[in-house]
Amino acid sequence: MAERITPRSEDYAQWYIDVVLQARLADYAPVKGCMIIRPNGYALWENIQRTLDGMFKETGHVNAYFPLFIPESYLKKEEEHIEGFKPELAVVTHGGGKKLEEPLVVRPTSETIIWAMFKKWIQSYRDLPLLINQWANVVRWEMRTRLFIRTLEFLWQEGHTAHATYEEAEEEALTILELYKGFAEEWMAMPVITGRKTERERFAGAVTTYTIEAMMQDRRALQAGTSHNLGQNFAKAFDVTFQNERGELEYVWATSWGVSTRLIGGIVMTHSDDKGLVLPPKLAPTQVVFVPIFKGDDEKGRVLEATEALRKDLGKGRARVRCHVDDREEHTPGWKFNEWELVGVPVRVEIGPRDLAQGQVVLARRDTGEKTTVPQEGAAKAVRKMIRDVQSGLLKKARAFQKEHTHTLDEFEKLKEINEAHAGFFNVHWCGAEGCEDRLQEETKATIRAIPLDGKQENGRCILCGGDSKQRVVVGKAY
RNA sequence: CGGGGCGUAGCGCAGCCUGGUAGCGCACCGGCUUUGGGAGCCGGGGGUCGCCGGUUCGAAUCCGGCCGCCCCGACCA
Repeated sequence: MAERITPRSEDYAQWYIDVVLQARLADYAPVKGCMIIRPNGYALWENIQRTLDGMFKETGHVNAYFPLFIPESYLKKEEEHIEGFKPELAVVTHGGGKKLEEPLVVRPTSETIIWAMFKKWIQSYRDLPLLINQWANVVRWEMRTRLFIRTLEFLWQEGHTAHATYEEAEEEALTILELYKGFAEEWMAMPVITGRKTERERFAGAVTTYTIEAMMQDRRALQAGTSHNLGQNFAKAFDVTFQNERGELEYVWATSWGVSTRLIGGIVMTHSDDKGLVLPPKLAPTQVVFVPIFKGDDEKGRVLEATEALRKDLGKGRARVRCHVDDREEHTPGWKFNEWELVGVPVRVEIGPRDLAQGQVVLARRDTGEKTTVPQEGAAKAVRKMIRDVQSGLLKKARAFQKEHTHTLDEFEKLKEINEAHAGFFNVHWCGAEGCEDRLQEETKATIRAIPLDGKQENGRCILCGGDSKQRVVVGKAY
């Protein structure tokens, strides 16, 4: 008998932990704040990785790998950068039994070591743009951690690009932001809002930080990915210049951008329910699970034969479906139903003697729980359709949820009231002053998540001070 | 760093108050019967009771100290 999953209505945070552990996505490591990503979780990460990697390559990026250790002095070259990361650095002071002459920082992000190398590689405008990505682990010594959402070590990809002009860097940062949005919505079925971060929330060392923000089921905001226009900050810190077509020396323009294993937490908190994980089919390691039902060797033979036939159909062609046949005999069908629901397989196919007698199979949708009976003949087509329906159904549901809990407001009291009652996103006017931003957080625990990119221009008054505002910003409680 | 909780079999827990040499459920192994929403019966295997010290004839239990992890808040992708 499986352990009980705490219902979401009872304790959302505990529900999340229960789902992650029981669906075997991850487990706690012996070291505080670290986790083991188990095969179920890693398979999901591999699918995320494979998809994004393809998207990066299609947009002209190439992969490389830079070292885990960075000389401490490198971090210090960009002033804002070191100030931002200092409190969360892991530092190696000893190696091979001896004290190191210079401590090594375990990378919290790789801008500094990458720009130290870019200095060697860039001389001419002909060397630009340089579009590099790396898949890596990074370490940030966080005070409080949470499986997938915030761990001391996490896996991510970090893109680092160098350009000849500000405009080109800006375009790159926005291209990636759109790429992230597309991935979140089309693959993860997780709707996001895109926007610019305020100065206070900006990445340490960036000129502009763009973000995708998603709403979780507890109506809190999850920063799911960021894309930074770094201006010439790192080029200046590392003295990276190039000669333009007119023979003049200029500093290089830069971007960096990343998404992490946090996305897995986002998937869990966007779609899953009290029975366990619900995975978007496009990323699910297993898209269809077969539960053959039989007693005795005669039935077993016939049922498995029919199962295999359908599995073969689904394995064919360009739209190959990732299938698994659970023909274990030590568990009952009922046990298997629960088990596969727990790990989030989008579609289940049941085939038993009753079905064979009637020339049919039973399909069950993970997201709605709905069961339908379809003829054996042409069942593969019905399964493929159900997979698509789950994918689109999840996005539609998540969009409706986000919309339902997004409020356009002009009164601070109203914001406070709703935010306290059940959180959400709030479209409000803000004058742009940091003082108002601070007050917002002090009084509501919510922060400005983004200044929307597609936000329409309208005159209004700051919800805090009444000062002039030309555009609404999105406010919410963040993870 | 502040607040709370927990450390006893792989997992979840009881036992501790009132000291006498460890038990329950699940999981695991074997057998028989089972299989359309977490099967039943019978038989088994498995534990330095977080660590160190003290009290005692005797400590999972009482006393002192230490360590670790989890959750909630401040910091953060």
